[in-house]
Amino acid sequence: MKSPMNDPNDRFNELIAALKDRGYRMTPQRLELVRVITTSEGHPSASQIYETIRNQFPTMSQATVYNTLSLLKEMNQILEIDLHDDSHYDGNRPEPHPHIICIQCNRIVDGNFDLDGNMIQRLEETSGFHIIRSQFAFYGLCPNCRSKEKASVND
Amino acid sequence: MKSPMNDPNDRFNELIAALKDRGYRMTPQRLELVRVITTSEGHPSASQIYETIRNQFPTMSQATVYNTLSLLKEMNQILEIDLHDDSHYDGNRPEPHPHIICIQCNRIVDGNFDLDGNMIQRLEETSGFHIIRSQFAFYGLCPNCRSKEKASVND
DNA sequence: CTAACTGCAAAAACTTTGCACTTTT
DNA sequence: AAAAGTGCAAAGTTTTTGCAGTTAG
Repeated sequence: MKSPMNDPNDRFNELIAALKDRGYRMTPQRLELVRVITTSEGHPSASQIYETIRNQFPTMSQATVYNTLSLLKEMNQILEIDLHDDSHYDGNRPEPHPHIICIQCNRIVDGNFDLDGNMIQRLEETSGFHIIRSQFAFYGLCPNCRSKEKASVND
Repeated sequence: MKSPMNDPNDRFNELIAALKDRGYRMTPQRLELVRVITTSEGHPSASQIYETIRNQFPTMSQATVYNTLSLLKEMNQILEIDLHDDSHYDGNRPEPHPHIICIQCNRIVDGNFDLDGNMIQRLEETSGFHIIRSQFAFYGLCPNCRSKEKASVND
């Protein structure tokens, strides 16, 4: 079992290396986005990333955020968490793992998972699909919102 | 193992019963939406549902589609499949099961899954969340798009 | 009859796009 | 210097909202 929290610096360097490796340019905005997405404990959305970077780079544009995010997504270096209102991104653990999402406050936390290694292969065999990436989401109430719910018993 | 294809009529009646049970009115539009969503083999999106119903009810509005969909979603009778561009809905099997989604043509098929019954409980314990519903998505290439990809080897 | 639901259209929210300017390499 | 990337704003999509009119119970 690997250590539960990987060093953000490792992730950061990995992503930078991967980008360079593919011949992409290292612009300050890109570096900053990679930093944000590899160091944020949570799972920021595109607009959250945008707002965060604007602190350092007031001229940062949404287009650049989406551009770079698409790049990393294609490179399978970040996980996109599709939410109906806005997608969030996980840059820390590219390997499949579940996300637990609060339907009340939208908080997202990582879960742990014993993914049966044969399962994907079985799904590929029965479906004929070639599976590239997976996404596991569990929706519910976070501890915080649970206690609020309990407090007001008007359901 | 249960039969692979449940009777659409059962699903339909279940949903109608559930709606009545909660005191909701049975409008023709609602009936039709329930019919569409329980009988469609695939996993229609809100706009596909809208267009389909417009054949029978030319005055059907998007608002009604989204209204009823929200209702059923809250009642945990349909599964929402969050896609970044538009969500699709699965009205046939409210219980957790994986969806396999083609990243090329957006086709969605159901997968089968041996869900470890204890997994959710374990996730609840470690996260403190109360988990209400889950969503498993596998992204890849469907058989159709795979062969197209093979045909043109310009990658 | 009345509260709930529908339908229309406008608004809101998120994402994508085009093009001129700037910057990495 | 040249190709790649940025930034601005506009356009495109999907979803939500308000309110008057309609209808199921």
